[in-house]
Amino acid sequence: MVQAQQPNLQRFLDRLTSRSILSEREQREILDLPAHAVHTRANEDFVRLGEQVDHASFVVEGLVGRFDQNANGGRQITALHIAGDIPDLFSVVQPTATSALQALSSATVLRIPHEAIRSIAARWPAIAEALWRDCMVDSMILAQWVVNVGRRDARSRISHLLCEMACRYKVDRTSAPVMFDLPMTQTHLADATGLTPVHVNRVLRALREDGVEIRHRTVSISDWPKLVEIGDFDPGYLQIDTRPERITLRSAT
Amino acid sequence: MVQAQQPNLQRFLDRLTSRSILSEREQREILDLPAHAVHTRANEDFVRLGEQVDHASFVVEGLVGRFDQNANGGRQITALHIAGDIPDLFSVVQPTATSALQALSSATVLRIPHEAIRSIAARWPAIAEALWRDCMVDSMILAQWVVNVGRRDARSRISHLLCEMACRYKVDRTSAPVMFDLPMTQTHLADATGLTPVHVNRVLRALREDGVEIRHRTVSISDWPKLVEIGDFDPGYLQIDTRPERITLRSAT
DNA sequence: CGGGCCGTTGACACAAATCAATGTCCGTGG
DNA sequence: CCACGGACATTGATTTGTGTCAACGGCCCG
Repeated sequence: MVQAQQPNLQRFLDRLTSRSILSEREQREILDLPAHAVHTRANEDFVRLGEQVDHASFVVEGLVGRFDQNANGGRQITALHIAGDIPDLFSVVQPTATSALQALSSATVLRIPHEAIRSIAARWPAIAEALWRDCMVDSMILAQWVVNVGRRDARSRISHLLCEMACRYKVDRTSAPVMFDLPMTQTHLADATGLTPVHVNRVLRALREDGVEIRHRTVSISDWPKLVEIGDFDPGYLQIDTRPERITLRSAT
Repeated sequence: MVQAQQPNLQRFLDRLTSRSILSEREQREILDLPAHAVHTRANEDFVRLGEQVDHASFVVEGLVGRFDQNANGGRQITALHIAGDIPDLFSVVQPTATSALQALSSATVLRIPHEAIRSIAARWPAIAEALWRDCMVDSMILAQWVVNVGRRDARSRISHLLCEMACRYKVDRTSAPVMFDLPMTQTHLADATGLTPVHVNRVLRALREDGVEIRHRTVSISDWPKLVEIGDFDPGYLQIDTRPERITLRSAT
């Protein structure tokens, strides 16, 4: 009966229900959220550092990065968000942006007012729980990035990142070659791994020996287990094959 | 009238109210949480990797680290938690531990059953909000750690860490020298910054020229602004001087 | 007294940064 | 239609920051 005002909110709901259990009624509340789509070009902040934000952004399409800088202007991407992710969901509870958000390729983003999210989160504990949980998964990825940048050499770092993205894109990894689009330049890869673009280039050259090709923003991996090995990759932290959970017992339907 | 069953839960409440606004009634719910204190020795996991946890840990005293590893056994500390922190609050919503928790020095930890936390979080939206917010502050720190490890050299990394800890300990920074206890070995510092213990040692030697001394687990900084400069430190992300917030309008007292 | 843990130091190796130039592709405007 | 500029990729030569290996010293505690 009640339909999504925006066709895309279904994907927002899908994201939440992939890890959390929501009742019909709760699902409808999500689908009824107001939202409006925004297009954003590559390399243009759509959330600026220090800004006070009043809406959360849901990535409908494209790749979004969370950008930080050091004093010398060295850029560091602290998170990548693919279609289906909610890069700044945390802003619902912590509205001052401490990082900028920027699309790496052109992207479409759905803006959902904090007001509306807060309102249903307050009324439906299970929704609050689902949102909180979603934030925590991003946080676990963040922790693994610290490990990646802190304790792996360039080859492993890049491999690890490629593995992570393949998994997050839910690419089929049973048949070779594993292929997927990754709209990142070598400079982006450098910003994400804490390396120099030049060095990324050299590492990618070396990785070709191991059956990893990146051409025209398409990654192709001929030997997945090998890359997993090189990247020291264990997908557990992504919480992808985890059964959805619900903690809030008092479900209201 | 209602008193805390454990004297220490007051500090747990203080932590939450430092960033969130809770009504009297909500505060009482927090103070009434069941909890029991646990002592933990240094270098001994009190939460193990992969473990299914059924309680959250609140640090009453001591320094706790969140430890991760790469395949070669290289250790990386992905978070440090001081007295007043809740290292694995996220486990309420995501109970499988993806990192180990370990005290760096001996520590006292309060264990609070998930059950109890979930129950009040479901009944009091503002409590859920406060818990969620607390998690997000940790997450912002994590993001800055990625920047630290990814885009700063050894000298800056260590300086940045020292600045961060000074702020989190709320050490007085108006008078020189800035001094505080930091129960970390040089190996711990290395694990936190993605460096080698040997190199940490050299950097610390060099930092002495800049008026930074660490002796007997006590840090002494004779020129705070200088260290801030070296460490490229901007405390904004710590959300320390932020006014407490409440989003949930429907306060029930 | 002896054994660990921790800090310290030196010589050397090596991964990655830096500097600089060239190549390729592609869209745009003359 | 071609010339040009810009973004991105590629490569080589060289430097530099950090890791590695190894040894030694201080200190505490059993």
